[in-house]
Amino acid sequence: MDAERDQAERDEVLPDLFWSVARRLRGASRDALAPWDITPGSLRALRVLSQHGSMRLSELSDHLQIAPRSTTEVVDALESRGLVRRLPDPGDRRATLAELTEQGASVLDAIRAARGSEAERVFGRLTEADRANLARILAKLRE
Amino acid sequence: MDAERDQAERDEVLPDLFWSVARRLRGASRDALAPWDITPGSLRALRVLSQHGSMRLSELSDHLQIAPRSTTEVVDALESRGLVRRLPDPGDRRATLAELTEQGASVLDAIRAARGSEAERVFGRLTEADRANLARILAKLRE
DNA sequence: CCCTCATAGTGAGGTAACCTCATCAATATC
DNA sequence: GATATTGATGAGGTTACCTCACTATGAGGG
Repeated sequence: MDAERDQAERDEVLPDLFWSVARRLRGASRDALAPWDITPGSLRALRVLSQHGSMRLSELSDHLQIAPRSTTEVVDALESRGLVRRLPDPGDRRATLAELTEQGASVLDAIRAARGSEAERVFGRLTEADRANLARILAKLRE
Repeated sequence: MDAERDQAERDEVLPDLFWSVARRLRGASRDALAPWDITPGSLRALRVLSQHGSMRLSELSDHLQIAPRSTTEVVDALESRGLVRRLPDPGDRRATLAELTEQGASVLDAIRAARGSEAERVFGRLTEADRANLARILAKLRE
């Protein structure tokens, strides 16, 4: 049955393609991030804080989908670079808020610019129509 | 300028979408792999060996794009599970060949079956046309 | 009120999957 | 045949996570 074989191959080809592109994208992203010495994980934290404003570490954990203990480390790293600061939560003395500093915001902007052009370099070889198509299909896959 | 903002947003949206789908795919893959206690890295090694036949560890490093020293560890893990065996290279006594065992081949087949259906679960919600489109676009991105 | 239980953050210590550097045997080069 | 190179691996490091235990605080029931 060649149909069965084709089916099996198609099932493997799409993920393979996908991971191939993912690897390339990760490489490009790493290059773009290198000048700031920021890890992808930290960048995600910066972005969440920028998008949703200050929040408790536990809330940040939820957004980043990592264990609370790991969020402590991410925030430690960002705080030591002056990109984020910790504040006591006024409504709950157990809790700590993480807040983007002005420097954090401006570094994030700079990264966004560099990263935008990096993404453009990768996705830029697509036609406008293909980009729209890709976005639509990926959105469907994300559910 | 809204056009500029749109551009900046589009540049961020595509990678975001992409990573979102990547995370979901990785999760599905991890689930599919769990019964065999095989890591994604080891699976890649099995697949390379299955596809290209026995080869030197150094050659396997090239395929996996990891350092030679790390390949030693991957092969150690697979060998201890009986999925791969080491053989002396007949043409060069420094070198060691890694070869898929019969058990390795059959485990790989079983994983392929489970994983195919996992991929199907993720990509299966797309129409045939979208799948073809996605494959085409990803291939372009991979260059 | 106080007592119990839950929750927020973090110290201590662990793991997986990579890495580099040094080493040793075998081979290639001159 | 001396020297450089190559293939694999031991030793030990790094990164980004994890779990578990602990402390301080808060919330709800009797």
